[in-house]
Amino acid sequence: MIDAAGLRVMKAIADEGSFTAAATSLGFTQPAISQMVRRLEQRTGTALVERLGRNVRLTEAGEVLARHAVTVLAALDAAEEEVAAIAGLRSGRVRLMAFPSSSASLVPKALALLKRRFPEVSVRFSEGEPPESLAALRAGDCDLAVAFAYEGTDVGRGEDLDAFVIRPLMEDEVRLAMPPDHPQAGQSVVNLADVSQDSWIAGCPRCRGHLVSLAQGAGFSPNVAFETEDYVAVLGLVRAGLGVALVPDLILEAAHEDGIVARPLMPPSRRQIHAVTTEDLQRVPAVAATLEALEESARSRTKTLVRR
Amino acid sequence: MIDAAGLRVMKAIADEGSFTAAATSLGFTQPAISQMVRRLEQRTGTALVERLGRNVRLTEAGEVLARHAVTVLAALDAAEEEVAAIAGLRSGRVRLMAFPSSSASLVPKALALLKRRFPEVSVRFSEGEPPESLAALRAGDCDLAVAFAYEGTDVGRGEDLDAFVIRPLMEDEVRLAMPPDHPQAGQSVVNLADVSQDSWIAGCPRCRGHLVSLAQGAGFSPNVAFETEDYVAVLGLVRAGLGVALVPDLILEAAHEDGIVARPLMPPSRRQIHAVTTEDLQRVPAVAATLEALEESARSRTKTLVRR
DNA sequence: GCCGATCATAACGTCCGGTTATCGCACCGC
DNA sequence: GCGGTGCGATAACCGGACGTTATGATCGGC
Repeated sequence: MIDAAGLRVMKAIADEGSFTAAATSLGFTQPAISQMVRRLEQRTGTALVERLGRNVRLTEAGEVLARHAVTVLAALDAAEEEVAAIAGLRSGRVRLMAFPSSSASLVPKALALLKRRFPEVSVRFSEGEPPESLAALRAGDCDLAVAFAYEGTDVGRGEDLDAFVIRPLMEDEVRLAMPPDHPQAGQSVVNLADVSQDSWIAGCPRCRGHLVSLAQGAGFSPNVAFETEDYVAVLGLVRAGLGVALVPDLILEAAHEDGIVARPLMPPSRRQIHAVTTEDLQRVPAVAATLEALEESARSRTKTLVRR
Repeated sequence: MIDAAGLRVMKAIADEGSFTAAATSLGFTQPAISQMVRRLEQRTGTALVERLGRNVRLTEAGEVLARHAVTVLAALDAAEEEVAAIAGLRSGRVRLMAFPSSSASLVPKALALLKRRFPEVSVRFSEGEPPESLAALRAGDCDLAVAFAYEGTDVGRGEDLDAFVIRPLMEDEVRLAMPPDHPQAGQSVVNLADVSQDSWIAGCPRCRGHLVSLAQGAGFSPNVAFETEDYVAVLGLVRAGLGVALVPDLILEAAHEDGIVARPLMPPSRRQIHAVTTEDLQRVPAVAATLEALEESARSRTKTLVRR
């Protein structure tokens, strides 16, 4: 029945003292004010202004509206400013979920970039392997996921991925990690068949799956001596000479490489790293900005890789 | 940019959990909500809802709007309720100004009526002779004036009375007041010429003007021995035998009449009592109600008069 | 695998709320 | 007094916001 525009008009009249002045102060023409007041008067059923000669003055009811206008307009402005801050990246929040090995360098670099550009945007970051992160995305508990897929597979297996927006970030080459005294340590590239008899250290379940699948391609079934989700432990075990392992470049870059030799495979194997979100969340500025920061972080890292 | 309707929609979505439910809760159809949200999203420049399968959930910005909606809508409701109370006579104020002799019975009776009907309406009452009350009305310091005019004259002399709304309330007959032992006390009506030699007690300036004018019509110039604004004093002086006076019925009714004889004049003289307000103020419910109460009070008093 | 529920979209109508143009009128200065 | 100036009211008009109905696309459950 009564709306913010009406209140704004009443307040302008109260402040300016005349319809004409109120009109110019609001950027309207005078008849607009005249009509607005008339509408308000017939809606409320009482006179709101008193025409005294050529001036107008508010009646009691008019004063009431003008008084409340301050409250309402302030609240409206506050709301508007708050969403404008979110839209303008002067505020806002993004919930990011990334798989563990990405948190070593890709994600921190991206978050540093984001923080530098938009210091007020707050990030809630948690780790999670692709299945969990996609589930969180679907459940609305997460805005943006960093996930990976080994070449030839999809990010979410079994998930209907067309509900998501998937942006490729970078490729991560998988290498064979071994102790320096390993027979293959001297080669520049390693053929998997040449290490078919070694003991293996396996990483996360999906990584183990990948290892098995690659080995199968090379005609053997790997002898997995140790299994751990923790890649620092994987490297430690390799360093201690307990076996060899397939380790993505991303991990090697972040960890100590002393006592480890890592060589590309022949044929090469890579995993694709993606940022995943939804159509809607992509339109949330903080999410878009984070996505962009991730892409930049990925690009800059690619250069580093090339330099290596 | 952002208005109450938008906030209402966001709040409904937050409360109901779906567009459809929000629509029915607001009495709209579902597409109306869809479009409203879309408009809001493109105005604010950020996603406000997240479509998850068949349900929707608010984004951070959406939550912000829904949260502020409570404040804004409450303030709007409060404003609306407050003017509705004024319009519905559950609140409000009327500033009444009446000439002194009306405050004896006409006005009190009207105010009692008003109070009985609309106990919450507050009345600010002050006394003032017509010139002042009309000036107050014009200055916006008063909403309703009770004024009088002797027959053949206007309420405001020199005032542009078409700026006002003038409603006749009642006629007030002017009588000659004299002590019981006065030679004319035995007559049922008195001819002014018969008291041309008496000493006169005059009331307010306008009343004195009326006396002079009436006497002039009867061919004499009155010998005014005393002059006072206070009609109680006038009657006292008459009672004490210091002269005769022209006294309106309204006064006689309110004062002690002991020791006084009051007789109609021949030809009769009356003053007209009016309620005066402005076009705008007439549309203020409290003013209209007071006006009506005055009219009823006047009507009931006329009956009393007739009975006398 | 179909069905029901939900949101999106298209096409459309209406009315709100602005505009321009003009009038009426109060005040003011000659 | 009498015209000019400024303000509010009114009329006519117009566009867009914001509803509607009808229909399509999808998700999720039985």
